[in-house]
Amino acid sequence: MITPITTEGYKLFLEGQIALAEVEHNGMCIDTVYLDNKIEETDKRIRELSAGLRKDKDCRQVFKAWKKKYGEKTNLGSREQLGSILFDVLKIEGGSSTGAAKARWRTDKDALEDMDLPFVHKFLEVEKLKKANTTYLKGIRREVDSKGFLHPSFNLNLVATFRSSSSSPNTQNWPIRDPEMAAIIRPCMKPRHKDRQIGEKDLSGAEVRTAACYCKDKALITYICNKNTDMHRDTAADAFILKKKQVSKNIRYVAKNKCVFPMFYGSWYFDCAKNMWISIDRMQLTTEDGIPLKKHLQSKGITSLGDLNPNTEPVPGTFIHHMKKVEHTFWKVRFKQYDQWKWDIWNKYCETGYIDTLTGFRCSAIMDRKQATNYSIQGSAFHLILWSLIKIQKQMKKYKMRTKIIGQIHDSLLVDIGKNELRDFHEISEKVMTQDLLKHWKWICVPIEAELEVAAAGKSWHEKHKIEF
DNA sequence: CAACAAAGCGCG
DNA sequence: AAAGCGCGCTTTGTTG
Repeated sequence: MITPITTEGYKLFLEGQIALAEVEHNGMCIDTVYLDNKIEETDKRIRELSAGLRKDKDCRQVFKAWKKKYGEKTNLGSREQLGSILFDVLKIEGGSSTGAAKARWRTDKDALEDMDLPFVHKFLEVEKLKKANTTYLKGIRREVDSKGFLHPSFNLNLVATFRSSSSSPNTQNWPIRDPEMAAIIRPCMKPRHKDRQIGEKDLSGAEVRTAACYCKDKALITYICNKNTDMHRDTAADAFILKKKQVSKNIRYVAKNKCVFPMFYGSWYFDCAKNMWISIDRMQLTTEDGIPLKKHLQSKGITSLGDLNPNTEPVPGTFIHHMKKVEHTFWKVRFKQYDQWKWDIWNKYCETGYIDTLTGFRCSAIMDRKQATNYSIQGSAFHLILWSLIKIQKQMKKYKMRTKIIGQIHDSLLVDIGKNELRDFHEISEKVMTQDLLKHWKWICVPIEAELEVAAAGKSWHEKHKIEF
């Protein structure tokens, strides 16, 4: 149960609800011709690739085994069947089981993609296209109204942390990380006129900055304020025993996404170590001076990942053992105030049974430790963008602008920018997000920065790129 | 047949 | 002692 406890909280959600209703009403313009063509094209590709699973030379052996076991019931879309074929019939090593009561083999992408079996890679490609086709292309097409517009619901009073969500369709999870997927889906969203532009304005590092406002950790604040510092680079240097200069772009990326953020959200050295170790091979990481990362680690005495049983004590010379020390440095030395804040808020929750947010809400649900330390940060970070949305929308109305806010994605706003209004939108949104926000909420103790991406006039969301003024 | 759980995958 | 937070949507497989 989460509810506003201050006038400010009530007001934010009252006005937010009205502002989002207008966003829904504005709607997103969809290129249905593109969509229909792409659906047909993707249907065809899926048919061809699926046929390949049955007929290609390098797939025959697996398909034969499948047919033998399941006969008429053969379904190449069934992951339960796939798991049984791979790990029961073909006896491939390294399978792991799901945790449910009725356990089966894990067959997610992570468990499959390192396997040296053409069938598996083609299977994953088919599944990816199916996802693109059913959830996105067809799912979006189904919701387009008679005028070619999408009006997703932006739900405010639904999410446990008082974030928003989007449904019918969900427009907050359109593919972007995988370039192939992004190129299939995102071109369908266009501005509503050839002279207008799609834009996306986002708050940089919204959750990390919000976390800093809660815990007031000196090191974290310095990392945010001082452009010469970089916590992902420094953590990468610790984790892989490198000099800062040796941290390459990809090594930093792995430290950020497999170590720093997971640890902030409550992960631990064991899982971080495993995921980082996998990434070294998958991304073929090399140091900035060109040494393969595994080789570098060997020269520092780390020769293997270590025992995969989390209950055994890590052995010196393993990466897991090393990461245990890195985790200790991370929480007890580098971010010790953040760590202390996590314990403080958890203890307070245990005493009182609730968590209050800086934005005026109280959460009195049953939470575990990770939830208690994450909810207020996630919710408040969203409230930064919600407050900005309300203000920007009001100002654009005041100036009788034709730019419309058409969507909202946790820390960003999606806009359909009117002809010759790009600069005005930039100036209004920039002032609201980086100045007015700080005047409204005195607890914001770090600078807030925002970024604008736009596509050229008439071009789709897929064409967006960063723009500076 | 509908309703449900589990697994999986997309995003911040 | 526990072991990454929050969502929505789709399919498969089970249950009654």
